[in-house]
Amino acid sequence: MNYWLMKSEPTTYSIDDLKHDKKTSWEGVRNYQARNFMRDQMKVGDLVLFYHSNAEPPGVVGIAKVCKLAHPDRAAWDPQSKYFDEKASPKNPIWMMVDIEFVEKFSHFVSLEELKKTKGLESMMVLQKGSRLSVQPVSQEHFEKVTKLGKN
DNA sequence: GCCAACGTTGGC
DNA sequence: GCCAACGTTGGC
Repeated sequence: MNYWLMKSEPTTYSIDDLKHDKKTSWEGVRNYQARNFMRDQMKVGDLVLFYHSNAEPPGVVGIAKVCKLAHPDRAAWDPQSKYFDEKASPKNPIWMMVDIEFVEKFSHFVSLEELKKTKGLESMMVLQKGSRLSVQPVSQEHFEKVTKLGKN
């Protein structure tokens, strides 16, 4: 079983949206590295730290779970979609997404600042300078540490 | 709103 | 295949 961190801007899609929807397709990833993680490594049951980026303040707000393996992101060939990519088509989807379901919203919001201050999390990818990847792997140890903070 | 860091594009 | 120009991300 693998652990992940996925970023979303709360003005676009927040943990409360996921809680309301119960589950969602993670559409709109347009970065090859992030796509490859979803396509090649995510398994049903993998747990995800749900991260609010471009937020005030940014941080981890809860947990989601992968509930469907990667499948084509149809928004890529929908000209009406803001995620439209003219190179994508049903025959050549290019972009993939997994589905995730709501697990929990933390009782304690774990801000980026708190992550930075917590001993043992220094090597988390999200804390590295210039790290912009919106889908990233997290070690089990880091996942458990962050989850513990969130349940405080 | 600024801007550093990073990814992508396209001319050569 | 290099790399400058451009676009995007995301913290501040």
